[in-house]
Parts: sequence; structure tokens; C-alpha cells
Amino acid sequence: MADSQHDAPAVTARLDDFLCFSIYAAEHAFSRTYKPLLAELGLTYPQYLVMTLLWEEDDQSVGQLGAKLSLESSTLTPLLKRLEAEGRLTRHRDKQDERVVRVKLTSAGDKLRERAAKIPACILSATGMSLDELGKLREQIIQLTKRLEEAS
Amino acid sequence: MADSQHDAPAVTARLDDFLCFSIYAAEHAFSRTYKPLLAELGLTYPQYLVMTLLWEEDDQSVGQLGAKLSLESSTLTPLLKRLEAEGRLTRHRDKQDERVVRVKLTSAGDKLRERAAKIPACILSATGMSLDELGKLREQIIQLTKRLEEAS
DNA sequence: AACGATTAAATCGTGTACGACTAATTACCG
DNA sequence: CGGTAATTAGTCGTACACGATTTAATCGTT
Repeated sequence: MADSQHDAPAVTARLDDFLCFSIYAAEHAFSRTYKPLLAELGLTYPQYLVMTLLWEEDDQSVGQLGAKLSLESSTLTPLLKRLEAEGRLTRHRDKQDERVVRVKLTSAGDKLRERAAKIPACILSATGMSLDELGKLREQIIQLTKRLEEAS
Repeated sequence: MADSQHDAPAVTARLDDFLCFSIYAAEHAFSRTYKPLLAELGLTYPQYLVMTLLWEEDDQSVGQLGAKLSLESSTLTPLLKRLEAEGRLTRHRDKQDERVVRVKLTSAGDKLRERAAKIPACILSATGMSLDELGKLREQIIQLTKRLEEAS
């Protein structure tokens, strides 16, 4: 009443109507669901994402990891240093191009992969969704992300 | 072999296959899309979420805001103090119950709502999706979030 | 070979985000 | 009525996350 004259849309949209907010909330929910599982491995959620990339393909540069995660070196460098201090990986300048730092798993980091292997199944069951549903939803979200990135 | 009795799936799942990662990436993409729009108003993304809640309903407690955003007081208190320092809102102990702090918009904070009104439309166009598609996607993500919260 | 432009990481400052703990207030129960 | 439990914010320590800047190395052009 007070905030809409004639057929004008509401001046203030409800936060619950925002797609961005549902994603914000889902991100937190995922992070909280992973937390106890990852705590057993001594990893945080972003650290787990980095380790997953390295388990997939070892010996990547900081820049490669950053491109895949959409993270700046200002975020990755301290994160990688923590993982290095804990003996999960090593960081060394590339001999061919001294500007790039190559990140490699240690044997301890590689071994962690086995202990982490059960996690995806735990999360899957927490979502209560089928692999098929999950895949479709993922595709839609990836599409959305692409559009947002193009628009900026 | 070691980790499944029948025909074994890959030992390491690809990060791109993780729904959680698509959401992680979408959250960042939204945040980056909002950033330039919000910068004009002098707000960060989480601050904007709080302001939206207050534009929707003024005079809420820290606890109410935290429940809606799934944020702890340890996150909200500093955020609210910054908004208070910038003159967007006030924080005062409730007279009836001195444990609770009530958050109210200042007139400057209320006025900001008009300048923020155009933002949802900007974001909508950045997604390139119809309101209908957006709504359906939002519902699916909310469902997913509920399941994750129940599972923990 | 030389030097300006570009690139890759790292550093710094600000702002979330959370868990564990503390302080103050209120509610509850015998 | 009084003491204990529960509730509400706030503080502290750790860890992302980003923009702006810096440093070092390489590339491109002449």
C-alpha cells in the first residue's frame, strides 16, 4: 500500500525472491556440510577444491589453479603456503620461466586423496538428489555463471 | 577396485562435476556482478543483503537478521558497526529485553533504497534469463539447501 | 642488444565468515 | 525467592576473497 502506487512493481523486492540470495545460502550450506568431513582431513573447503584440482592433474601453476577457481593470486598464495607448511604440496619456481610458480603434491598430499575419496558420496546422499537431477541443476547453474561472466 | 566392489568409477572425481563447485563459482560470479553496482552506493554485497532485509522490514534484531542470512553474530556485529559508522543504521539495546540489539535504518539508509531499486533489473538482464526460468531455478536451489541443512 | 610493455606472483589493506569463548541479561524451577 | 540454565551479542583468532600495488622475469619491437 504505502510503497506501491497504482500498478508499479514493489519498490523493494523481497530478499527471498533473489536468485543470488538462494545461491549465497546454498554456498554456505554446502560449505557447512563439507566442513566436518574435511576437518577429519585437516582441510578447509577452498583447500579441498585446490587439492581436488591437483589430484586431477598434478604440477599446475598458481595461475592455472586461479583460472579454474576464479581466484586471484592474492587469495591463492597464502592458501598454498598453508598447504605447503602442512606438507601437502610444494611450491617451486619454474626453471623455464622463473615468473611462474609450479605447485606439486607431496606423497602425503597424494595419499590424502584416498581418504577424501568417500566425500563425494557423503555429499550426494546429503543432497538427497539423483545423479541425473544433480547434473541437470549443475548445467543450469554453469549456464547462469557463464552469462554473468559475459555480462561484466 | 579398492574403493568399489563392481566396476570402479574414477578414483578422483573431476571438480567440474561437483555441483558444489558450480554453486561456489556462481556465488563468486554474482558477487562480482553486483560489485560495481553496489560500489556506487558504497555497499558491499553482504551489506546490501542486510540493507535489503531492513528495507523489507525495519527495526529487526541482530538475531533476526542472522537467522535470515544464516550468519553468526560474530560476522554480523562488525558488519553492522561499519554500516552504523557510515550513518546507514543505528544499533540500540531493546528496552524490554536488554540482551537484544535492535537495528534501525537512518533516513540516509532509507533513502538509499531508491538508488538501489534499479539493481535487481540490472542483475536480471545480466543473467539473460526470464523471470520464470529464474524462479524455477531458485526453487530447486532452495530445495537443495533445505536438504543440506536437514542432513547436518 | 636495448628498453618499454606485458605477464606472474606476492604483498598490503579491507571486509566477510566461522568456532570458541565471554559478558550481560532474562527465564525457569524448586 | 534465589540460584542455575538459557539466550543474546560481542570479542578473538584463523582463514578466505578481492582490488591496488609491487617486484621480478620475459617478450616484442626495433
